[in-house]
Amino acid sequence: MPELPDVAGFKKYLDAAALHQRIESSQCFDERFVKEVSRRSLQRRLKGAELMGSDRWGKWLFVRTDTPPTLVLHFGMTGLLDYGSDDGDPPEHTRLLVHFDNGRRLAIISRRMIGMASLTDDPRRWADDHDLGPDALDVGADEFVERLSGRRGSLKSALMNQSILAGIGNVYSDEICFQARLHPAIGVKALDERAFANLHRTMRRVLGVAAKRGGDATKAPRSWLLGKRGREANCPRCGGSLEAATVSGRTAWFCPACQPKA
DNA sequence: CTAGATGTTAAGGT
DNA sequence: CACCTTAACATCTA
Repeated sequence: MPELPDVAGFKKYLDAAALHQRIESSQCFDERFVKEVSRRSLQRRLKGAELMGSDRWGKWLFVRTDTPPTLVLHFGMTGLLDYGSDDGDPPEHTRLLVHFDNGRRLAIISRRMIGMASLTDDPRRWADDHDLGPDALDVGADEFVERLSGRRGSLKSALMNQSILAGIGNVYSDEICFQARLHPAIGVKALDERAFANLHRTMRRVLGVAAKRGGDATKAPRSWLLGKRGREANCPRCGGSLEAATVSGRTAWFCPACQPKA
């Protein structure tokens, strides 16, 4: 479930752990995981490169090197990073293993095969080619309204649309709707200027707070919906029962009392 | 054993 | 054409 806040956590982890390490070699254990370039060319082009830092864009992580290809990572639904001593077997479901010249290694792990690694010389162009909208934590109020208004679909599906805004998935779209007190299935058309302003403010706050915690749901404030999705839980605001609805093919959790449809 | 979960994308629909 | 929705993908858990 890595969404923007989780990937922010991966960035922090990677920058703290592996910055300025030089790549001795890399191994790809599953050819399906590397996209757009061959495994061999990925390995060849990473060899000898030094990690110069990383940039997050939506749910994507761009790992810059000095040589200069940038490693592009997506964590799908089950991806994570593990940096550690390079002895013994890598963690289970490691798809890409990067060996550094200091005796440590970075494992890019993904249980299910949704997620990928790629290479680019131009991250900005890469994002453009892949139709990525502006990062949801970066986007200003005016651009936010500009990109959302006129859409025909539901609020939740617009928030999750990566070409409108990059970074929001199922869980955080529910959280943003909950805290903005908007029903996830209302049409974007129904929102007026005030509703957009409130929504933008709420989105920035939710993602900002969550990103600071690196997406750790166990550390989310108790007033949040996060982690309460499911049968047993009640609304943290009014105590009423939560409801689930299918909105554009995903399960939305919400409080029918706090998030009226009209 | 089957259903459901997650994010992206291709395919189908308006 | 622009936009929206659905189904498929892989694989593990309930």
